[in-house]
Amino acid sequence: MIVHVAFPLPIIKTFSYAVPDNWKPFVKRFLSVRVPFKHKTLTGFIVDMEEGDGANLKEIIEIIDIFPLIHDRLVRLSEWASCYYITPIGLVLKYALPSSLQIEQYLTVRTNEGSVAILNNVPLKKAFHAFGKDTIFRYYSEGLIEFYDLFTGKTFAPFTSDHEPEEKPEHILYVGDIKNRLAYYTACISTHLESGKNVLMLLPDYHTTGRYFYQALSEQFQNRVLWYGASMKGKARMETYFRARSEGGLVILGNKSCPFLPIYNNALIIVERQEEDEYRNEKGFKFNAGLLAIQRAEIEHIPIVLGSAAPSVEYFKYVEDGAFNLIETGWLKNRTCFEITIGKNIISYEALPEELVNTIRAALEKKVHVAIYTPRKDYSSYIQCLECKKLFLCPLCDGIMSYQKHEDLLICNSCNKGYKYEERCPYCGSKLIHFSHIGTEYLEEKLRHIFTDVQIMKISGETPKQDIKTLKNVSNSAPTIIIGTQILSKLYNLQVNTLILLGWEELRRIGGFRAEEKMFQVLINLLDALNPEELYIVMERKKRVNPSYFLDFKTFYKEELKKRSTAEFPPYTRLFLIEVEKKSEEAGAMVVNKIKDMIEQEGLTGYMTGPLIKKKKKYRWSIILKGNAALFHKSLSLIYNLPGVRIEADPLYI
DNA sequence: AGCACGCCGACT
DNA sequence: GTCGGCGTGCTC
Repeated sequence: MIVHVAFPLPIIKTFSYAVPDNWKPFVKRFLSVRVPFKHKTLTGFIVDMEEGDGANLKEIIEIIDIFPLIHDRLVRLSEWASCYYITPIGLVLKYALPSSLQIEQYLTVRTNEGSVAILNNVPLKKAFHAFGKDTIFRYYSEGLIEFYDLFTGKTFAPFTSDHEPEEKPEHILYVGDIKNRLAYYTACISTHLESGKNVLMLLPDYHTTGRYFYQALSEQFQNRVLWYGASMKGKARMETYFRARSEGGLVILGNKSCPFLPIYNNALIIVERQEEDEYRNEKGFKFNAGLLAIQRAEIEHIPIVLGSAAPSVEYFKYVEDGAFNLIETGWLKNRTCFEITIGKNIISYEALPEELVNTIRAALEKKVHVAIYTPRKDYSSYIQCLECKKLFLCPLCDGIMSYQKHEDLLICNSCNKGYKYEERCPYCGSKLIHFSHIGTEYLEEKLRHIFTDVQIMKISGETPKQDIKTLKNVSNSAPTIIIGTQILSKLYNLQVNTLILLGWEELRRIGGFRAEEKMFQVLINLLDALNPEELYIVMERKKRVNPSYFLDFKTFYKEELKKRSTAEFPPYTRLFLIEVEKKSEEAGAMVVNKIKDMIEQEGLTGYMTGPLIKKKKKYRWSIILKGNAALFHKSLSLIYNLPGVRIEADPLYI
C-alpha cells in the first residue's frame, strides 16, 4: 500500500510512502503520520492512498492518530481553504488538526473485555508504551477497548453526523452598536443553549474584546462559556477542546485559532467585528478566520451572524445579492462632528493648535474624560533631512523609519529593526532633521507640558494587559486624557465624553483601495466603543476629507460599492498579489516571464510593477492578478512552487 | 520551511 | 592554496 502524504511546508505537492504491514490495517485519510523526510523525520498527513508495494519508496515510521481528528465537514472546509488561499493542504491541516500528542495526555483506556482487562483505566500514553502503539490500535479496531477523556468522562470516538442541518440557515448581517449587538447575541445564544446545542463565537482578540464578551456572557450563562485561544496554556485549552467536542449547551469563544475547532451539535456561529485585521493569520497559512467561519457555516448548514457597527463593504453587496439578511438596530446615527481645521502641519506648532488645546480644556472643565485617537504609536513616523531633503529609510530594507522617543530609537516600519538615533542625517550629516506624521508619544509629550496637573494615559496595541485592565477604573476617576491608537476602538468598557481624532485623514494615503473603508471602520468603531457625546476631528486644511460622508453607513457603502464596481475591485473580483524576489535581475526576469506566459495561457491579465531595486542587490517584482480564482487555480499552484515567488490571496494593501 | 550543496572573496 | 559567506534548489 502506498500513501500520499502532505506536509505543513510551503510546497504544493504530496509525497508517496510505502506502508509496512503492521500499520496497513489502520491507514485512513487525514491521519497524521511520522515519516522520514530528507535527513529528518517529519509529521505529515495522509491525504490519499493507492494500491502497490512501493518497493522504491521510503516507509512511514508510524501512524500518530488512532482515528482522524477531523470530520468530513471540516475536511471540506480545509480543502476549500487550500484552494481559496492557494496554500498547500498540509499547511491548512496543521491548523485544522489538533496535536494528537496533546490529546493523548488526557485520554484513558476503558474496557469490559476480560482478555485485555489489565488495560482498564490505564492512561493511553502508558498503554502505548507498555503494549506498543500498533497493538493498541489493533485492540481498538477490534472493538476490545475504547477511550474516554478526563474532563467529560465521555467516550472519545470519531465524530459522527451529530447535527441537524437546517434547510435554509439564515446568514445575518447585524449592524448596530455594541449594546444592541450584545443583547442580540445573547438572545440568539440563549435559544440554542436551552435546546442543548452549542454556539461558536469568534472575537478579534483575547485581552480587550475577548475579555469584554467573556465577562458579559458569563454573567448570563455562567460556566457554560468557554474560551479557546492560542494564548491559552495546555490544560485549559484541552478542556475546551474536549467539552466542545462532546458536550452540549455551551458557547465557545475564541479568536482566529478556532474556526477549525470540532464542535458537537454546532448550531450557530457568531463573528464579532469581522472586519478587524486580527482575524487575518499572517504566518504560513494566510487566512481570514472570519471568512473561514462563514464558509464553515455554509458547509455545516447552520446560521451565522456577523455583527458590527462598521462591517466590511462587501457584506452590503451580499445583502443586495440576497445572501445575507440585514438587521439594523441602534446604529450610531445623528452624530454631529466638529471639525478643527489647521493651516499647517501639526508639528510646526510650538505646542499644539490653540483650538485643539481649548477643546480639551473645555472638556476637562466639565470633569469628563477625553480620548484622543492618532494612527501611530511612536513619536513621529516620517523623518526627513531639511538640507539634502532625503527621507530616513531603513538601511536593510528601505522601509520608512519611525522615531520612538522613549528608547531614542529609529524603527523600521516594515522589518521592525531598531537603530540608535544619532540626531543627524545619515546621508549628509546635517543636524536639521524634520519630524512629521506624529503619534501617541508626541501627543503625550506636548499634552503633559500643557496640562501639568491632569492625569494622562497613553495606550497602544503594545500596552501590557495589566495597564489595559486598569483603564476600566478610569471611568469613575478624575478627568483623564487617554491617548491611543486604534486599540481605543476596542475598549467597550470605557466611557468618554469627548473624542478627538488627530491624523485620521492620513489613513487615506496608506490604505490602497480599501483606504476609505478603513477610515469608515476606524471612525465608526471608535464611536461604537467609546460612545462619546462630542466628536472632534482635527485635520490639516489641504488634507481635509468630509467626515459626514462616513457618518451615514447607507450612503457610504452605496458610494463605495459603486467605486469598487467601476474600478473592478473586491467584492466584484478577487485579487492575488504575486511577488517575485531574486538576487539577480536576469534570474528574476526569467521567473517573471515564465509567470507572465502562464497567466497569458489562461487568458488572464496581470498588472505588473518592477523590477524595484532594493538594498543589497535584491530585485523585486509584483504582479497583481484579478479574476475568479477557480479559473486559474492550477497555474497559481505551479507559480506557488517556483523558488523566490510568494502569492498572497486577498492582499490588504495594493 | 530547512538544510545541504556549490561557487566566489579574505585569510593562515 | 583553503574557510566560509550566502544563493539555489530539493525534499517520496
